[in-house]
Amino acid sequence: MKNNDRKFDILYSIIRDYIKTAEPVGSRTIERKYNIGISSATIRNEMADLEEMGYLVQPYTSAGRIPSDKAYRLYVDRFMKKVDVDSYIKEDVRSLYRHYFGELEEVMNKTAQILTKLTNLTSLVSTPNISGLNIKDIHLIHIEDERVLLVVITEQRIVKSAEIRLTGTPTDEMLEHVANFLNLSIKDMMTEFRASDFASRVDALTPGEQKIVSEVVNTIKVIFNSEEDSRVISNGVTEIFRYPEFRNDMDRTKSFLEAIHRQDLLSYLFSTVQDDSVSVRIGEENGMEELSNCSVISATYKINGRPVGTIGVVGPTRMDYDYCVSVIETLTNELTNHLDETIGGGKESDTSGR
Amino acid sequence: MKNNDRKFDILYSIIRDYIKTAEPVGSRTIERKYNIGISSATIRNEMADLEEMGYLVQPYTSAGRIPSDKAYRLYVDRFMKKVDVDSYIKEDVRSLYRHYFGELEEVMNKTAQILTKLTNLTSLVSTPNISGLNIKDIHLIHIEDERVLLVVITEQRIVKSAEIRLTGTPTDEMLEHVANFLNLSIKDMMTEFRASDFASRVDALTPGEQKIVSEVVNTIKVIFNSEEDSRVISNGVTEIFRYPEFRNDMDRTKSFLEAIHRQDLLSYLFSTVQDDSVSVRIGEENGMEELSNCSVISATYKINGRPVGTIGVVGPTRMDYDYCVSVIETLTNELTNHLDETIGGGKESDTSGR
DNA sequence: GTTAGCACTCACCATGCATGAGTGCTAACA
DNA sequence: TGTTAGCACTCATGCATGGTGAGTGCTAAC
Repeated sequence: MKNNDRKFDILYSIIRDYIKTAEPVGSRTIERKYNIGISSATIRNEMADLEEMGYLVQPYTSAGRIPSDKAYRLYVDRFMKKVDVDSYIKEDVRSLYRHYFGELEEVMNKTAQILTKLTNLTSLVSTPNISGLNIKDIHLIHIEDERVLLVVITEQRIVKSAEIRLTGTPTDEMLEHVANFLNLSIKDMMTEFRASDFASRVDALTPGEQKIVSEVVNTIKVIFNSEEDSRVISNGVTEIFRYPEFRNDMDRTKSFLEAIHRQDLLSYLFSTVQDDSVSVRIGEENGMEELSNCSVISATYKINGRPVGTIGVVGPTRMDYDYCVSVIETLTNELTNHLDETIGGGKESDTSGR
Repeated sequence: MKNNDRKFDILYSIIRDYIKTAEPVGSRTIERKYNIGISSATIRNEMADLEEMGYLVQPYTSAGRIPSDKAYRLYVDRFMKKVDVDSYIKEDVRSLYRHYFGELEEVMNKTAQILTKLTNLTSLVSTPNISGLNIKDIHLIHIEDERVLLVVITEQRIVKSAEIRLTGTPTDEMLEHVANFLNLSIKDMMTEFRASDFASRVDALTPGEQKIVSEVVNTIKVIFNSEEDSRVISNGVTEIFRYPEFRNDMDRTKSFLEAIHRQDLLSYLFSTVQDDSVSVRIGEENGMEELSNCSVISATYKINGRPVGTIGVVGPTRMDYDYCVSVIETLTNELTNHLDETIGGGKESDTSGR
């Protein structure tokens, strides 16, 4: 019915205005700034309705209205428009990426920086999670005495290294044997090692070598199973000072900053994303009391079509959803493409993205 | 003269009190809490003198006094006492370190965490700077196509790896040749490569291999010369909210946090340490406008007697210098010892520390 | 259903005032 | 000459007060 359309037109205007100004929006403001063609009195009536429906909140009796989380939800679900961000991004991003191939850490850092620069929000980027990936190659490098560097290359051509401390000093020959054995045994095998698969072939090795095998396998298990492996990098945490609702509220700022500096919370935040494409979680939807004033927009990036990590932004619920969603979407694609071009190349599945 | 002693007794009491309470200290407070045996009126006279001498500051006419940076300087130089922190630290730290050998990143993270936990201040830890170290070993691992992983082990047994992108796909044989050549040429040679040294021996290689050599050498140069290599890890940045002088001053908090999140500033901060042992820089002494409200206590840690990095804490100028200096001193020694035990072992120089 | 008008609410701001911590100065004392 | 008591003075802080203005809800008229 026509009536409801108008209600939501007004709601839309209020949300847009509040996103821009961070000030409670009054009926006269709507009448003046957005020509809906009805008087402020009528708008007032509609606003009263919208408040009763749970879309608006009045901070105090005679103030204007503020959109509720429910309003933002509606906005995101029904009113959000795609913004063409390519023009902003293409040049900048691609030329930036061009200089950072291979070094994943660096690529992720740059991505976070770009995200912050584009959105003026705190950005979060999780490093690729390699748990569950297949191993392609294993190398063992003797550092000195009982110290050995383990280098693992996955099917996706992600390189991981870790130091192993053996109980005794191995000879180069032993290490070579062990590496050869592992490469033969592990090829095309899931990182879920099962003892039985080894037992049949491990006999060919000396007891000392077998011991090394088990230490290496243990380390690989740790690397490939630990959640801890996938760190979340943050950037632009002080962007929060841009926003008056934080700048004028030390407590809020404090709890935001405390949350954003805790790896465990950030990991949790990203682990609870369900959406396959871009996820928007508004206020309490993100499931973290510490960030109940904030919205989180995130999406997963892929390597060879396999989701391996997440990028996102965190900011006040009053954020420009249209723009931010588009930025995240575009940047996720750019990142996925970049990774496929530089480290991808396995034939595991076809490349998604543009 | 006796007169001056009393003055500085009073100054000492004021500093101790202000460090503890963060409130301007009045003459009556001194009279009551610290029994110097003179009346508040006399103390007032002395305080007026101390103010004229530049040791005290009055925030407004009828308030108590606050120590100036000059006062803290005097305090650190003349009154500071060593605190026995071993009892706090020994068990905790050593058992913590015991689980993190080899993985330098991890060790540095833990160190920062311990520092924050012990001092309730923001801690900074720079990762070991390897520029200028000697190379012991070079390994090349073929990842795929034109991607090669370079692993460099220094005399100090620090392991660094970086990915190299060649212009064509090398054979395993080529990589082996190149690695052998480099290991022979580089052994015991400073990381300052000189073209002439190569020229004589490089002829034995094929043109393709020579190309790889130059790409590897370039990468090594980058690794070993870039300042960027030595990152500064921070921990406990939100500890700053503990301190009322920041908690009640958004601007101050903002600029602290903005500074502490800038790698370039942190690197600069650590690059300007001169002191060989524990360095204490009070307020503007640290040379950074952004941190002119803060003091920085830092010290360098070593591997095989060679200074390779810095650890430190940053906090309000009103900090417990006695305690913090002792913590930094002890922890630097513990870290140096730990590194010598786990990765050290080169005979370059004798081990310092306990 | 829409609008004008009006009384009402309440954050915000400026002002004024009392309070109290702390000072500087002076005069008396040892 | 150094120390102390006394006192007037200063000024941040807290609290009450009143005016202002943005904005509302309600009612009555269109």
